[in-house]
Order: sequence, then C-alpha cells, then structure tokens
Amino acid sequence: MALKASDNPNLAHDFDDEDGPLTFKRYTSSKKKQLHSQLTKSTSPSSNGQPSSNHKGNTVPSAVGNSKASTSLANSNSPKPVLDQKIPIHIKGETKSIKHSTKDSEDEDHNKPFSARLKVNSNNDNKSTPVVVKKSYEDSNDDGAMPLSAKLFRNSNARASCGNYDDSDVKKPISKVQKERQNGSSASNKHEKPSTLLAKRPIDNSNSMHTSVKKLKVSDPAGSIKTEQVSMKCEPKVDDDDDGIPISQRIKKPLTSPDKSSSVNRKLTMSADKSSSMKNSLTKVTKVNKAGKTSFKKQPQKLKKSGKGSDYSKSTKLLPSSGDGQKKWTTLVHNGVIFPPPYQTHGVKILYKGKPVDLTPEQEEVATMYAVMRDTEYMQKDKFKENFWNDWRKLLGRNHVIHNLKDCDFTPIYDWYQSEKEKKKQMTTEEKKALKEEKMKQEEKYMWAIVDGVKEKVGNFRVEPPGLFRGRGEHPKMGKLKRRICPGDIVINIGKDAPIPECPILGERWKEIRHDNTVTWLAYWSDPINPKLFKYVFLAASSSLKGQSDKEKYEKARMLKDYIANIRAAYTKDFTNKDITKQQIAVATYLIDKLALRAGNEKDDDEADTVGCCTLKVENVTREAPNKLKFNFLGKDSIKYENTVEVELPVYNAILKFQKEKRPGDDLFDMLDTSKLNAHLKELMPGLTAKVFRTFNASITLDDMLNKGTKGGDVGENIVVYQKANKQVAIICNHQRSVSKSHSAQMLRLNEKIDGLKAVLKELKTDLDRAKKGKSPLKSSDGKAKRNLNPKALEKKISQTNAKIEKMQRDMKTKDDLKTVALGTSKINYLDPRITVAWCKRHEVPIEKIFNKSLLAKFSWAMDVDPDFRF
DNA sequence: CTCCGGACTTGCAAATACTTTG
DNA sequence: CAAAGTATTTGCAAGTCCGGAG
Repeated sequence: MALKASDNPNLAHDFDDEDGPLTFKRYTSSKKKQLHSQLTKSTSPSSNGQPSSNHKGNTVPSAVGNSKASTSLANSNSPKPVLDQKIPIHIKGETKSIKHSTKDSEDEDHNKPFSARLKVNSNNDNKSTPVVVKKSYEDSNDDGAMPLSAKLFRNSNARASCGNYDDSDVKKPISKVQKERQNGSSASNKHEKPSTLLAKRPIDNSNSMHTSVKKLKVSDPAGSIKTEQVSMKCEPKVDDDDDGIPISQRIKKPLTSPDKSSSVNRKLTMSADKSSSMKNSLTKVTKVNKAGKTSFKKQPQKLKKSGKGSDYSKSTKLLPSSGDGQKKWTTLVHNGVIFPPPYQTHGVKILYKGKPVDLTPEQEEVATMYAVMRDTEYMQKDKFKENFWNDWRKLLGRNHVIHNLKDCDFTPIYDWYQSEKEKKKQMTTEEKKALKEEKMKQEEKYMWAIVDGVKEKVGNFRVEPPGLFRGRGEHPKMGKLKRRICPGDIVINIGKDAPIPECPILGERWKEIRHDNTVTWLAYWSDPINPKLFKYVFLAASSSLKGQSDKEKYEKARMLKDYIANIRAAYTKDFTNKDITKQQIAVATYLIDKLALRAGNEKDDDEADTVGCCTLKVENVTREAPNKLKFNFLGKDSIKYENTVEVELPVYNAILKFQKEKRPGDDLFDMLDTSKLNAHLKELMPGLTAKVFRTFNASITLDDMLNKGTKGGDVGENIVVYQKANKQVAIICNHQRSVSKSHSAQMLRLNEKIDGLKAVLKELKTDLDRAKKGKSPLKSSDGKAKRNLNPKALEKKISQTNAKIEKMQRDMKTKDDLKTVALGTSKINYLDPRITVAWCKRHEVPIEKIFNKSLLAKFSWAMDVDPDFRF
C-alpha cells in the first residue's frame, strides 16, 4: 500500500495536508538560543527587535528524535508524513482576485526591446510607472520634498498621539515619543497562549519524533502551539542639537488630518501595546554613534496576550531570531538534487548554405537551443549571436564545414520543435496527467528535506539544464552556452548523521559533501557562466527557516520607524557638511529614503550596465531649476527608472556640486560605495542597511493606505482598497512588467464591447420613448420583433446597462493603468504580511482574497497576528 | 581599508494551471 | 468545448550584504 501510494500521484495527498498553507511547524532549536546571539551580535538583524523567548528554554532538540526522522526518510523514500506538528488549516483554495479586462492599442510594442518599450511607455503614457511615482507626491505639494515615507510616518505619529498623547507629542523629543510608543511586534503576540515556546518546544520536538502522524486540529486550541515573541524596542536617543529642525517641522506639519479609522485602530493598538508590556526579557544597550552623541537603547519588549479570537486560526509562530551564533539547523536530511534528463538527439539537420549538415549530438543540442529561440528578442541582438557562435564554434571544432553563423539555417529544427510542441498540446488530458504523474513520482523524493525533524519543502531541487544564457538588458554574456551540470560539480550540504544522497548518475559522484550547519543551503554548484558565482539549492519559501528570516526582515524595518526621525534629522544636517564624503552619504541616504532606491553595488564589466543609488552616474540625474531632479537610469534587471522629483534645496545644490567638473559617465557619488554607506547606516541603527528603507517604505505605505482608505465597504470594495495600496507600493518600488502581447488587442475588444452596450442603450432609449407613447418597439437589428415592455422595465434595463458600461470602463482603465505595474513582487518581498492579515481580520476580508496558496504558506508565521497590529 | 568569496533576497518573464467566454 | 484570458508557479538572473584575508 505504501508503495503503491508513493507511486501514485494521489499520494501527494499525504503531503498535501501536511504542507498545506497554514501549518504549524516546529520550532527550530537554533531559535531558542538566540538570546545569546543577540547579545553577542549586535548588528545582526535578527538580534534587534526580535522577539525572543529565550530565557530558560534552552532545551536542545534532541538529536534522537531527529535522527529517527531522518532514518525513516532515508530508508524509505516513503512519503509518509514526517511531520506531525503541522496543522492543516482549511483554506478555501480559490484565491481569486480582481481582474481587469481590456485591450488597447499598441501592438507594435512587443517587438521592441524591453527597455525600449518601457521608454515608450514612460514617455507616452503618463500612467506608467515613473511618472506615477511622481504622482504620489502630488497630493501633498506642501511637502513635496519630504521623504517618501515621511508623510506616512507622520500619520503614525498622529496615530500614536491619539492613544495616550496629545498632539504635542509630536513636538516632544523624538526619543520620548518613541519610547512611549510600544514596539510593534508584540502585537502579534496577543493571540498567543500563555504557554511559551520554550516550555513547549522540547515537547513538541519530541512529539514530532515519536508520534508520527498526529495532526493537530486547528480548531483545537489546546492543540495549537503558540509561540511567544518578544520584541525589543529601540529607543534612540538623540542629541538635541542633532535634531534637525527641518525634520521636526516636517513631522509636525502632517498632523493635518488624522483619519478616523485610524484613530480607532490606534486605540486598540495602544491598549494592546500596553498590555503587552509585561513580560520582558532582555535589555540591550547599543551604543552607537558618531561623535558619540547618540546612543540607542533597546528596551525589552513584551509578549502579548491573545485577545479575542480572530477569524483565523492560528498557525505557526516562528521563534525569534535564529540566533545561536550561526547555527541554522541541528539535523538536516535530504535526498540531494535531481538532474535533467540526458539529451535526446532528434536528428533534424540544419542547413548550411542551403545544404543539410550532419552534427554530433553535442553540436545538435546546442544548435537546438539556438533554433528554439528564434522568436525571442535575443535574436535581434548581435551580442547574443556572437556569443553563441563563439561557443558553438568551439564545439564544431576547427575545420568544420560550418564557418559562420550567417549561413546557417536553423529552420528545420525550429519547425521540428514547433511540431513537438503542437503534439504535446494535442495530447489528451489523460495522457498529460499520466505524464505529470510520472514526473511527480520521479521527483517526489527530492521535494522534501527534514530539518530538525520537521519535513520542509525544498525550493529548487532541480539542477538547471544546459541552455543559452539569457542575461537581461545588454548583458555582455548573453547567448553563451551554459553547460550541463554534473554531479561532479555539486557540493552537498547535509547533517552529519544523515545518509549521503545517492548520486543519481551512475558512475559519477558528488564533488563534495559538507556538514555545515551555519548555512541553509542544501547544495550548490558554481555558475557555468560566471564561475565566481554559485547556484544554491535552498528550502522553499514556506519553510520555517525562510519564514524566520522573513520575519526578522520586517521586524528590522519596523524598528526603523523608531529611528527614522533621527536619521532624517541627521542627514538633513549633513546636506551641507563640509566633509564631502559625509555630504554624499547624506544625500544618498536621502534619496534612498525618499525614493526607495536600491543601494547600488559596484558591477563588473562583464555584467549589464545598471546602477543603484551609490553607482548613479552624473548623466543619470538632471537638474531642473529651481529644485527638481530628474532621474533616468537603468536599475536592477535593466528596468528603467524615470522620475522627476522635487527635492530640498540643499540637496539640489549638493547634486550640483557633485556633478561639477565631471563627465557624464562619472560617478555622481565619487566618494561613496555601498559598504561605506551601510557602515554609516549601521551607526544610526543596529542592523540598518539601505535595503531596509525599501521594506520600510513599502510596508508603511501599505499600512497607511489601508487604514486611511478602508471605509467599511463590502469585501469587494475593500479589496479594491488593498489593490490600490499594493499598486502604490509597486510604483514606489518601480516594480514593472512588460506589457502583455495581447494587451492592446484586449483593450480593443473591451472597447468593442462597450460600444456594443452603448448601441443597446440607444435602442433601449428609443424603445422607451416609443413605449411612453404607447407604441411598440422597433424591430431589432436582426429583424425580429421585440417584446413589448413597459416603460418601467425599460428604464430599469437602461440603468442596468449604464451601470454595466461604467463598470466596464472602470475595469478597462484599471487594466490599462496596471499594464506596466507588477504587483506581485512587493507582495512577496516588501509588504509585511502581518499588516495584511491584521487588516483582513479587522475588515472581515477573507485572507484568501489577498494571498494565494503560496503566499499563505509563505506567510504562515504571520497568520495569527493581532487584528490591531500596525506596522 | 579594499577585495572578493560567499550566502541569501529580490525580480522579471516564461511556463503552466485554471477560468471564463463565445 | 476551444479559445481567450487570468492567475499561479517555476526558472533563474541579478541584486544586497557580510565577513575574512591581505
């Protein structure tokens, strides 16, 4: 039976419940120790503001249990559930969201290079990204020069003051306000049960080892395991003279319109915060600062008690940081990686100067890779062809009949490939299903790893197949052959006691076996295109290990909220610093804060030429008097960033100075690089780096927009509010997507539909007029007679049609607005899921409407956040 | 310091799965 | 039911940041 099951795709069900989206996972041993690490490693992200439940619980996960688990896995690829602690929660699978429909007219675009398209978009279309960023500032002319999140931030201040303080808070020394403000992460603990992790964990672990398949019911409170979190609060202290006046002014100004909804929430939040403060934990003092002026103190944070029940069942709680020095796991069992099948020759010949040419399988394989890319934009790029030719020529050998690429005709292979594709498409669903099952069966054993006794999904267990390198933008290496990876290229990382995965290719062996528990990768090989880089095999996003660090990331970003006022004050002051390095740091930090730019590491010549903040070139920034800066550069993935913003005058002048006497291609911030910048940031807040600003900006924007924008409408309306906020974040972060090939056609079609409805409308009106006069309706266009309706019915129909038309037009507009905006990236990487979950709870929006299955699994650690949680 | 190996997150697009529509 | 769309998943490239060696 077991065997049978494992062969069967259905078998997967066994796993299914286990890795269902909302699950309970065990706590990692390493997590328990973090206290220690926090104390030791002040800079570690996790170490700060992390919930920690350390005290007493140092129970070590017993190796015994783990080894047992591993054994079972090793001995039988049995899919048998190894994890017991995961609690499945029923989730409605359908995560549907909103859709837009439409079409429009701009087809030619897809033939252009991506960058070109973007350019077109941004130039012609005000709705598109770059410009939009600008839009975000429009609503607040008064503070156009204010950092992106400043406006939001002030709101949070406002919120804070609703609770216990009056507006004057804002004027209080920042440190005071901050001190009074509770640290957020505690909110999420509200729901937790008293039982602490510490106490529980060991038990759970052992359970997992011995009891194998028990699943806890979500609904069973007793069964659910809660974790407590303790977050620490940071209380930055600032030197009085350091307090930038400008900043405080900016912050004050804002209080303009506190949103009602937020004030209500605020109260809840505050009280939650209060209650939370009680158990505490560690106090840490970090001394920071330049000039020895500022010192930040951390305060203990507390656990929260769980409040009223939420509609969501509780799920996993992650432990605080992954401290323990460096230790990421105690036991690790997995089956290695799976290789792509060997090349199957097809024997289709290419033509050289019109004549068929014989190729060896190796030569044919590479020729096929090329042939198959005929319809891509790479074929228009000389660099791609050149690189391909250079690598392929090597395979062809010295005196091969083929002497140049130009005379090669790959059409036969291309056609063969197309027909193969067609064949596949024509297969019956049955056949397809069978094929899929077969594949599943082969891969199933590689899909899972057992980490500290808990079964976790592996992210990418498939070794990358050979192919032609598809670098983005103008990558110097595009088209190069990415050779096949063999076991001899692969380094495996696995627990000491775990069986070493059998090498799947006969007669070969792994390059190396390691037992390094300070890292999370299960395997890696070096990138054949750039041997300096590695390709890693990690656990999936839904794993506890990933969830852990995800949470730490958001906690760090939240911590920034407490420091941001001081940081702004500090850099504002330095806008005019005589020390040019400091001045550049100040301006760069300002840009990162205001525009959510990436840090901008240096790049090699053999990479696409893109920039981030520190690597901006003089030519990327154009001044527009009196105080605007126009940015235009290619950022990550060669995505164009185009944005014109108003900046504070000192910034404008500083840029002027940095540009002076430099050539267009020179570095704008010539005294700066990311390590200097980050080193500086770290002095301002422990663990602070440039990327934290992006997370911070994104999440606080979401939090703010949700709370301001939600008016208590129905679910549908609320979802629109969410999407709007999501879109705003995507715009801030410049998350773009290429316009789909069929976009214009879709818009066109929608227009036709609307026109059709309009025609109907007209006809209805005519009928109405006639009906009022007692005449029967005219015949419809197809000549048939229509039913004779009374005026009332006709009026109703008219208004219905009108509504339909309006809705369609709205949808169309939305669709067009979003055609170049990618919402997914921010959802996955930048928006603290607790904001979303808490908001959903508050407004009774089913979380499945916002998060799909993967997201639910990835964010399982955030599911039981307190409804009052605010970023 | 700087350089660079190393590890991990972020990001877009292609492939695939699933839904709606005609 | 196929075509048309949309949503989700997968693939893998491209960033960030850290820390150790020189």
